[in-house]
Amino acid sequence: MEKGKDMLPLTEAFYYILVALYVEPSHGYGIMQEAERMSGGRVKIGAGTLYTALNTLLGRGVIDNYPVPEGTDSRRKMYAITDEGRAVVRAEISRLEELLKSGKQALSIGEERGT
Amino acid sequence: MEKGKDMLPLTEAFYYILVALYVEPSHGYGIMQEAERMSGGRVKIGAGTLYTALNTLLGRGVIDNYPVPEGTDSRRKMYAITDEGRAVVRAEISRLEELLKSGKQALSIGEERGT
DNA sequence: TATTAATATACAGACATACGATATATCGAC
DNA sequence: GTCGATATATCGTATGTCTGTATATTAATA
Repeated sequence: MEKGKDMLPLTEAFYYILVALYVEPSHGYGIMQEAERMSGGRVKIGAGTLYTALNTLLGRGVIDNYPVPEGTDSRRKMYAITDEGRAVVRAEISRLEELLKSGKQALSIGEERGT
Repeated sequence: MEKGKDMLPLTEAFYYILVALYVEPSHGYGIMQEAERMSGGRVKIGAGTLYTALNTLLGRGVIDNYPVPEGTDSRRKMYAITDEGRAVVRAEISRLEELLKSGKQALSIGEERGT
């Protein structure tokens, strides 16, 4: 129980990588682009960050290598999220919701008093 | 414009400190307790983390020293959030909402396909 | 008054991530 | 057959936060 909670909070890079893979297995370059797309262009994961992060995530067992479909660009290496990885994403989403709840409440109280 | 965006994302400690001060000025120990309360006991900001963070935040101009009300425990030093700090909190909340949006969408798509 | 709890602060080391640079290599298009 | 985009990888460095530890002071209370 409570597995993987020890890697929270996730950095933005880790988060978007896992979220991208939650949808479907993909390869490094595709993850990069997907992260940028999902964030509306705000988050650009550079090559150095990405491949280092992928190795870290592999080592922690939250992602796995995934067989490359036949006829695919031979350079590609594909990755898939594991069950543990899915649990980490869900836990992180819970955490984000908690942060947001506190933050929004503070906003509304704070606005009442000062400006 | 776009002020303070360069300190995003905020760490949990920074976030809760700023959120606590968004509600009202407070002192170090009070912030500690408020963060723990807001997070339902999950986030405990240690002394080392707290005072280091307060200094960092002071240096960045997102919080300020605040006059201690008369008759208050003389040890206390109080802190208040600045306008810039408020802007940072709002920007961070927007960022969190964006993350959450991507994450939740991925969850629903991801569940449709695999388990 | 002795003791404990509350409060405040500083510092050093551990640790991790981000980033830029660099190096290869393959693919597709022209 | 050259060129630009795609694709993977590593290395070193910069940066920053967390944690633990140590130290003090004040307030409360026994």
